[in-house]
Amino acid sequence: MDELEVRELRYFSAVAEELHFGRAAERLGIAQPPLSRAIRRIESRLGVQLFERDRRGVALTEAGRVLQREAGPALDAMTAAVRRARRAGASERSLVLATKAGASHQLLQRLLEECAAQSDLPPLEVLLCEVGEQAGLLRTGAADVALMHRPVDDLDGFDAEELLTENQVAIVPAAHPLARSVELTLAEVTDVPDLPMARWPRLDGTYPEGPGPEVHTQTDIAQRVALGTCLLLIPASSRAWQWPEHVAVPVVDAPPLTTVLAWPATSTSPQVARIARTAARLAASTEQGPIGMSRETPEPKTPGLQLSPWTPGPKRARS
Amino acid sequence: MDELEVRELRYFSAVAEELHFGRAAERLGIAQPPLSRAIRRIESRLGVQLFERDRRGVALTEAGRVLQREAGPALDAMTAAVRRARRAGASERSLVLATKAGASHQLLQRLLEECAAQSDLPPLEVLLCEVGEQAGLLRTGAADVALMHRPVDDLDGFDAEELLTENQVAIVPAAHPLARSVELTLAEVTDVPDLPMARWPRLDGTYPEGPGPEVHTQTDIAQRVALGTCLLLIPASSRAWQWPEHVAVPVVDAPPLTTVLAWPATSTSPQVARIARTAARLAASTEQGPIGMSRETPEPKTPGLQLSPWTPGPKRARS
DNA sequence: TGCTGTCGATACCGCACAGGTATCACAGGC
DNA sequence: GCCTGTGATACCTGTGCGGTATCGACAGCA
Repeated sequence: MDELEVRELRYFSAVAEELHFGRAAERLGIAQPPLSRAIRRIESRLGVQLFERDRRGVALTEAGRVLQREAGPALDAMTAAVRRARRAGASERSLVLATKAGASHQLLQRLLEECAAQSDLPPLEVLLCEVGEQAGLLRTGAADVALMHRPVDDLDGFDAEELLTENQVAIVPAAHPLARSVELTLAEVTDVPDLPMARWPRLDGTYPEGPGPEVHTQTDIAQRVALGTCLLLIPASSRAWQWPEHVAVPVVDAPPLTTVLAWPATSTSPQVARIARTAARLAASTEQGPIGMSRETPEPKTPGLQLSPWTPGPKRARS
Repeated sequence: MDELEVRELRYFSAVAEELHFGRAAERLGIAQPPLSRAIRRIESRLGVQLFERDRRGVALTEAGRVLQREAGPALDAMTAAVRRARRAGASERSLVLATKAGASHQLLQRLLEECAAQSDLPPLEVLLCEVGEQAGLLRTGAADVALMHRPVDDLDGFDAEELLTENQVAIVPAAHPLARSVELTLAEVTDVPDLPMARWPRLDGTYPEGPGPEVHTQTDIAQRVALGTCLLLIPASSRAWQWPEHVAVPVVDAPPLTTVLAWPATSTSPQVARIARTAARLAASTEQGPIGMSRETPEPKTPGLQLSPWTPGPKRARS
């Protein structure tokens, strides 16, 4: 009389996002009539109206908005439960680590080597993902631990071990005048009229206001920088932006970023605890070691490498 | 191919707790055969063994233990989603406050009066519960806010506003020699041979070791103290233990307890925020006002009220 | 060793409900 | 007016849930 099944909540969630029964049904892989019926049944079972079906479209009611907000975490928890149980039952007891492709390359490599070498550490599977995806992967149980960055990443509900702190560099098109600088300040890289900063989606999927292009994949932004349409700030150790058309210039006063190893606060796995300790140890030794992270900062390419004078690229290169 | 429905997870959870298909089925209100089938179907769908059906009983596998640990939060999130959506759709937009019966009586009363008086505050529904139940009520959406106590209550995943800090009193049988003291120390109330401290269930439902009786309701413990079988420590403002057979004695060096108003960290309701501000304001004014919480501390009843000399009660008065 | 009780698995049946197709009802636009 | 787009309704079919009856395996016991 009063419970919602996972399937039903998924249906609701799809309609709430699309605000269109036909498209939602298509996304769900079912026909539209069963979806309409399902939603009506949900509404009658809960005893509340979830959607306002006006002739000119579908809108969420207040109750619908509340349910939409609650649906995400609830569905995440359900999928996480089965994913984790599955993985616990698998014979191979490896640990899945999610990380932004290209980030913290050196540390990741040492961590992988360490896990392969030490028999008491679980084998590590690396799940490379795009910016901001780690949190969702942890929440749905697709990953056990993740390399994330304070303060930019969403660390809500996670425990984290701080690994290392590093400064940021600006990645600018090699042909742009800014690329000639040995170092830059924040003031110098913001509000450059012909080189706006790229805008990443926020945690809720919306984009901040600004002149720069909306991007959500790393190759996307790398391409744009190479085309000369924008610049961006990244941690110095990141390896994703090393195209010949890119130049990395330290930004001396940009807020430093701390790389952390994060895991769900509910996790009780000793494996996770062991990896966290190991990662912290490696980070500490790496930082002062001969191949220190600080030395990994890409040297700004010499201005002499520039092949052609700066010309602004197309304002918008959307596919 | 790979999702679990809420009903199925409930079935699993019941079997995991009972470790007995027959009893679990009874608890679920279904017959045993469908339950057996459901569990087998779950196992085959997930591709993992969840239970070890030995001839001498049912045991959880490693995967089963993981799923059991994940099941609680996931199911809580699902029920919370529908509860909150339902309440959001109800015409009467009241707020449900959960609190231990008897605790923070004065503050609660002023909060209720304030909500009734101020038209911009929502009407407050009070949900009285037993010790440690508030967290579950918040997690499943049965309550919007709760009065809880730092550091004894489980505040994990909640945001909280500190309201007031108070000292603890020992509630002892009026006939016991300890009742004659004007004040006591922790050392004096622990390890009293004939008056062990009552043991409350921990967050996971198990009981700490010790000589005292296991209790989980307030009337339970009140009765035991009146019978002279144990004592306990409570915050001074609590009103649940005022029987004629009880004497409250301040324990000068017991760690002070802070009453907080807690709510799910995910809550975005402006109502909740408003209540939190109001409660904090009331608590601050009450603390220094004429009817201050500090003055609410029950005066220790005078030793002269004792009617009969101390005789130890029965060691264990279990029903 | 056979009897019995316990407990989970299996067999079989009826019904509820999910999902599909076809169609309707209604608003807007040309 | 007709056409298009959108959600609701009608009707059909198959899956699968839950129920009863029964089996099979093992423990305890005389």
